[in-house]
Amino acid sequence: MTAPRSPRAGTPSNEAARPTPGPGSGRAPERGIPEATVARLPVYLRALIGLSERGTMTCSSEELAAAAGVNSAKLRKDLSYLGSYGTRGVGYDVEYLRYQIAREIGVTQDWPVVIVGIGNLGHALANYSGFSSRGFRIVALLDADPDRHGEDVGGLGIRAFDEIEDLVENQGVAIGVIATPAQAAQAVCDRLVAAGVTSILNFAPAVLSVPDGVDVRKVDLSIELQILAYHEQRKSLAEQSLAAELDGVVGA
Amino acid sequence: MTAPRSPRAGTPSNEAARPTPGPGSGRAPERGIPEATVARLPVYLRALIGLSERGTMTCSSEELAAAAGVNSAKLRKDLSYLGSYGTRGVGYDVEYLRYQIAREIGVTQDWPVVIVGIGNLGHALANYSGFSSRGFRIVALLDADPDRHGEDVGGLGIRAFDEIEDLVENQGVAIGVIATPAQAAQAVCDRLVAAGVTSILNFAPAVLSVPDGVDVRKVDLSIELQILAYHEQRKSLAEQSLAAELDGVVGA
DNA sequence: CTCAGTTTGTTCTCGCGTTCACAAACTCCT
DNA sequence: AGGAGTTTGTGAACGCGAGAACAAACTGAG
Repeated sequence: MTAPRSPRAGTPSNEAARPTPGPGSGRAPERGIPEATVARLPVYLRALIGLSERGTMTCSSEELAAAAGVNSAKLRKDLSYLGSYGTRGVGYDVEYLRYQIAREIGVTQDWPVVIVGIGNLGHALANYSGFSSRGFRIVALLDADPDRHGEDVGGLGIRAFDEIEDLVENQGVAIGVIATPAQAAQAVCDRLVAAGVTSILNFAPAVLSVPDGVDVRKVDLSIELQILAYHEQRKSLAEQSLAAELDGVVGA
Repeated sequence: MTAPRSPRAGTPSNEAARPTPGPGSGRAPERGIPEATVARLPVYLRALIGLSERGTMTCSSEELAAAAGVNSAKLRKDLSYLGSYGTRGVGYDVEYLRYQIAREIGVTQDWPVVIVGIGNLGHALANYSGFSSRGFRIVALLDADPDRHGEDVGGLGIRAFDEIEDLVENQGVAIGVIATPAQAAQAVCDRLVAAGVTSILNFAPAVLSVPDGVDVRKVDLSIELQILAYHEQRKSLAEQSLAAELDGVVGA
């Protein structure tokens, strides 16, 4: 009772306004969705879009789970956080569930996005069709290098980083993508936050520190490879030690 | 009972051979490192490299934790899985710890890597310096499109996907990166696995199914954005409902 | 040598996430 | 209408990871 734990030290008195259902208002059950579930909802959404394009009208939790690559029990529990959108004995209506998940995630509306740092990766991101097709619209490409201003990348011109304040103000940009070198990342981040950006996707190999209320997600290509390398090394070590063990048995 | 579906159906009797220390051989304590820790080791490694380049000889868990963006207790616990590489009352020797972590991850040796699918993203990956500088060497760029074979990207020529078997055989490639369109991903994956690749980094927005013993890690740009969008939506909803609540109080 | 100060390594507790198992609810056939 | 067969939604158990707190061990001064 009385929730002693405070993961996000916000306004002390209003802190319960977000996570707890509130005593009086019994509106929607969509209050607190676990982070692990939130991370999987986009996967389910993509699987549903795939089923939809293939003309499937209805699917069971088993089918959808297989398409999303997860356990069916986990899928059902995840969906139960959104509400009861299935029919027992039947399954889920693909279009209906697709809409509900899209609405829950927030991709029924269009999110304007800026990309900062148009190097190799920035180029690729600017041309990536997966963004625009899923509720995100790249409204500007920004770079610190004046020589590149005006250059056309995927139909958009590269503009000066100084325009960020204007973009937040007039285009309603709330999400920024950082694809700069690591040294520049924190400065760019600070400037984005100061301009009013409250969600950041960081591709630079640097740890960003941001004030409360700003979300940062990090995508690090080399870290992913290193994790694979660890497991790969363990595989070969396991083989070796297995062989050594056999040798030992033979030799003894 | 009798396990209808097996997420990792290994050899039932030998399944304990990997995680448990083994009765006879009491060599190193480096047997089972938790996944969450493995995912953070590269972050620590990068932080240590940063400290090293800045000329720092020794650091405390507090300093290193700050540089890596984690809790110092968590850092110490993570490092304790590798062994006791610090000195109480003093801290950690930067170079020594750096080497130990690199060795544990497996990046003291060079891992040959192939990239399949040289589109926008493949281009960016081929030119990404973060790979080569951290124990990974891109040995080949493969693409299904014959028109692009021979084209130079970042010092390497694009080659036919058919060469994959040869690369695994003669160059010892064990890690593959998939940067193809989603439709092609599973077929490419199957071919990689058949050729002997046992670790895959997948950038295609598709769920890959692989046999046991093959590791897959997925990097999905649009999913990361969708997770941000969810939180962004909740922020604006929280503001709205807060405003509405205030209005209600004023109106009542 | 002893004692105060510092920092690591580890133990313990708590909460989250995953999974199992089953009741509730729906369809279809007789 | 009733019962068998399906499939969802959820309660409960379990294991993993995070964080706090503390004992062990090292340094340096007197």
